[in-house]
Amino acid sequence: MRVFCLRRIMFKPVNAKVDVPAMEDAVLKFWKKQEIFKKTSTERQGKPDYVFYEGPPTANGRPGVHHVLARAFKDMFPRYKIMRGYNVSRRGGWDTHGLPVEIEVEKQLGFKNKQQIEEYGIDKFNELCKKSVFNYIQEWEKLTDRIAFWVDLETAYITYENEYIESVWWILKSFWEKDLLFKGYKIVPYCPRCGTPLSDHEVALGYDEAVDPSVFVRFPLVDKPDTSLLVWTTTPWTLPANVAVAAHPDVDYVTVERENKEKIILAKSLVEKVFRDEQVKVVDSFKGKKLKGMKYQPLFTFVTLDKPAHYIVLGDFVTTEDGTGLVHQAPAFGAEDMEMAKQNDLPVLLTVQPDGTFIPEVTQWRGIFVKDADPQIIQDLDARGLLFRSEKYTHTYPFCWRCSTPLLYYARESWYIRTSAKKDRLVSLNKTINWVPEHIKNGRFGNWLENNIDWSLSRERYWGTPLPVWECEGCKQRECVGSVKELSEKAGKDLTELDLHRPYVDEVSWKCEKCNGKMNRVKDLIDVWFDSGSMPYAQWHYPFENKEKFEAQYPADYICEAVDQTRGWFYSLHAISTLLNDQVSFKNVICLGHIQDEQGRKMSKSLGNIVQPWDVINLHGADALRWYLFTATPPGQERRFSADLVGEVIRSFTLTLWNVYSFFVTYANLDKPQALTVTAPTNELDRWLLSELNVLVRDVTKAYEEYDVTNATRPVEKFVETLSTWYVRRSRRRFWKNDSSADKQAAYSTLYTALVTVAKLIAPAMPFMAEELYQNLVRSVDETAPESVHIAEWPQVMEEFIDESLNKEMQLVMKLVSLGHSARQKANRKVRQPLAEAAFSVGNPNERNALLKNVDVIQDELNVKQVRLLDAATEAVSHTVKPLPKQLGQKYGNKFPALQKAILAMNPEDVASKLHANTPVEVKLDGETYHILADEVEVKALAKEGFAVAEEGAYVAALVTDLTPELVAEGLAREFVRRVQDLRKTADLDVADRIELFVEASANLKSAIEAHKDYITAETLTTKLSFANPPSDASVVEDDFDGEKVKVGLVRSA
RNA sequence: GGGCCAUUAGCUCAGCUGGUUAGAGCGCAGUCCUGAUAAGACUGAGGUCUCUGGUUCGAGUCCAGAAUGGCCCA
Repeated sequence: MRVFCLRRIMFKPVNAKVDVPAMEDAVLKFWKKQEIFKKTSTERQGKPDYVFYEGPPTANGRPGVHHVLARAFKDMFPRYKIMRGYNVSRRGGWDTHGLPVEIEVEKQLGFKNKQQIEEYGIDKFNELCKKSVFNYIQEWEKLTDRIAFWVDLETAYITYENEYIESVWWILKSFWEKDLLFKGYKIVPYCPRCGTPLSDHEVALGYDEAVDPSVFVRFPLVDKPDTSLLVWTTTPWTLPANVAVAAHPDVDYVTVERENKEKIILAKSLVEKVFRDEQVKVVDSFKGKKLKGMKYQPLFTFVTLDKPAHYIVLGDFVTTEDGTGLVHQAPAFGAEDMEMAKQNDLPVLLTVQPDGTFIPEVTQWRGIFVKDADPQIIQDLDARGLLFRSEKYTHTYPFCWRCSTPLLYYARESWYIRTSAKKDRLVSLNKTINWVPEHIKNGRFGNWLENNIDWSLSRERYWGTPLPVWECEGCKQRECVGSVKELSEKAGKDLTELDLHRPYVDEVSWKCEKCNGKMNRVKDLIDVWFDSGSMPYAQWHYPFENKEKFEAQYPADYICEAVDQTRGWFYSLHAISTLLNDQVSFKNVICLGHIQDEQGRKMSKSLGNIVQPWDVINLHGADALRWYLFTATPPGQERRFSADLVGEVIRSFTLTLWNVYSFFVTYANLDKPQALTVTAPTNELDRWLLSELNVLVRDVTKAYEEYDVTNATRPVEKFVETLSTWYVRRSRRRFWKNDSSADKQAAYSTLYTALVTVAKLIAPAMPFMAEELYQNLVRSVDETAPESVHIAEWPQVMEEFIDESLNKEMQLVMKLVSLGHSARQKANRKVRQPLAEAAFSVGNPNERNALLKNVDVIQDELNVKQVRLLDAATEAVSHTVKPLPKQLGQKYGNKFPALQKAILAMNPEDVASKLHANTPVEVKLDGETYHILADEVEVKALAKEGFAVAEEGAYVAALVTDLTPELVAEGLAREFVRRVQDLRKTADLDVADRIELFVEASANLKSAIEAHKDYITAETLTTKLSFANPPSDASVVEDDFDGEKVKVGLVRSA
């Protein structure tokens, strides 16, 4: 602890009332003027690095509360680590590419399809995209600044810059070289009229009710032509592309025989649903596994096969909700089907052309739109005896949001990253990451990795990083380009200045090495997630520049985003890092839940329930908002949010802390204590507070180390509460004493230490308040201290101050005092009236000792003359005993109920007296003897008649409420003091002013005042008390209480 | 349809490896205290711990199933 002795300590006066937003604005100005943010890194040059990655947002929309949430959590740990002495670089970043940006511009231009973009000009279109991504950047900067998210936006990386793109290309090239980048088929929702695939959100726009055929079809087995598989589908047009039938390995299937001896295979649980009233005989029963590989006769043979097909495959996705438990597989028209085809090496039959009509090879229905062909296909199957049943089926189906054409799920050529090849590494590296909350690791994220499928990389769009693959028109030879230099060499000209976006990059071509044909870039862009996942490399233009910087800043110690990033940024970072470096790219991650409105509904424009961050900040300030987000809900959970909930933070925490702070400053400025250093506290209360304080430092530090935000903040709240309601209240008189005793000095030092330590502990969470306290409490008395709390050193735990048993003791005292108050309340005895005694019963011998140690505190708090134990030794009280299930149950297991019964059957007085003396009690049960110990049974004393009693659990407080004339007189004296103090206040006297009193009082009161004159004059700083008429300039009050009358006049002493 | 999460007082949340009497704050009502005074203390009302089964001497806590809500994916 710092030692500094001062001749004269003087703090900036603190108003008990605080204007939080104004205070925060002043702190913001201070930070800016002194360039504190910059200093957090200059002050830590050469210290070990702590690495934070900023997940880049897009600035083409306004920032909302959910962004404040993420930014508050992002900010917290870098601040903490700086105080721990680390060097933390916090570079901002902006995500700038992608479909949402394009859609905004399309809206602006009134475009409805891609063709309009091409006609308008890709160059002009992309120029607009580039502009629009920073539409709201000022909003973002303003908010980021105001909530004190310290991130460097001046040097922020931007994903559309050439350097960034070049790094991304370099990554793609290295994947290319490792054969991790390839072209394959992807099933996409596709509009055959517009001739374009639709993005997920476009698909979501167009769901509607549709009536489709529902047909059950026979697939006769090759080896047993009298037996058929029964298959259900709502898309008969996909049947010509059928290559397999899928069954679930663990589902029960049966062969049933119909009256006409026909045999049919289907899932057991669906027999009744399919055959309805028809009686069928089950002739065989088996698991789906047994069907594996069984061959059936193809329904159609339009297309020649290049691989074996038409047999049963096994898949977990098969359900028995609808249909027959046997699922027709057409890989070209379903994502699951395509996945099965990959796993089983089945052929992919593309029987449909991009315009949605059948290919010429499907001779029977060539050129017909597939949906229109459905009835004809059904008819054909019926004619050939393959149709079991045909009905109509109503369900929701996606339509094109532009032209209402039913969408087809359709195989398109697409580029992939072969992540599935590194699945094991993705999984095992993930196990080394610290996820908060933990369940994400093996749950949402872990499962996603376990079921890893290749990363579909390409997008047929305009505004994004172009896929750097060139293809020969002639021989289809392909090359991947990994840098601008390489591109220049191939093209034979300097392309350093080339904008790496479309359309410019599309214009670069060269001659094929193999056939001399023209090499053109494939038209695809890449998934924007690949952009953001590349940021560890691309933000430094690695490996073209900044090699050392990259190495020092990889991997990240900490990242933080909302839970929707599991398959977004979290995945793209992890996948790229694993494939490229076989290493994690982040070690700790906090995964935040989403924000909901006060009713637990999600915030959306259509519901009109969006809370604007500025509304909250202007009202309550950024600290309260941040603190609310940290303390209210565990980070991973979705959280309800409203301005009112944030306001509660001000009332319950901010103001409490501020009160203690202003109390301290007010009295310290009056008293000018000599030193504020804590060495070896002797006062019990100081020892206790410092013990609790160091426990707090220990626990909060541990929580920060574990990225446990809740436990890094909530305990501080609890501590400040106790600091205020117990330490300050109990110590008030120590600060108020006139002398300057060592005890008073100790009180100042202790409270000062607590406040300064709390300021540091809350600095990462409540940066403004922390700074305000620190500047006044520390900087104003010690100019050599670090300039800002955010560069100050994190508090050290001083184990020697921690005394857990003292903490427990004090907790017990608080509990007993609270019970005592409760008893007073029941007996209707106000605290100002002294009572003769309070007696207590506690649970065990340790607590008995603790009580005896603290009688003076309890006496004072409860205003009683004597405190003691309720004890058979001193009076006739009775006892009850309660065998404790936790102790006895754990020790004796299923013997507990019998033991409990046996103990309760014994004479409680015998049991009590033995246990009070710490002697074990013998219990005989089933021929065995058990020795029951004092801490295994709760002994409770019951007060005799004439006490006012309050109890809770093992604890009993009993007050003697009879009043003697002496007690009554003392009570009256205290009532009198109260009147004088109120009068001092109404007369607007300073707390240290001396006064003269002129009193008229009724007889009883007068004699009480005379009897307690010393007490009264000392308490009220009275130099002269006379029973006389007050002078005309005196402040005067008249009052009646407890049947007495009084008139008091007060003047300030000369 | 699948995966993950949540469900405890009017509201926001605690409740450790199971221990019988489920806590806190806010809000509400009442009482009190006060040289922190637009603070503070105490008391009270308010709970079938979402439901149904199971394991156990004992379940808010563990297991299985269901319901509701949320997120992600199909």
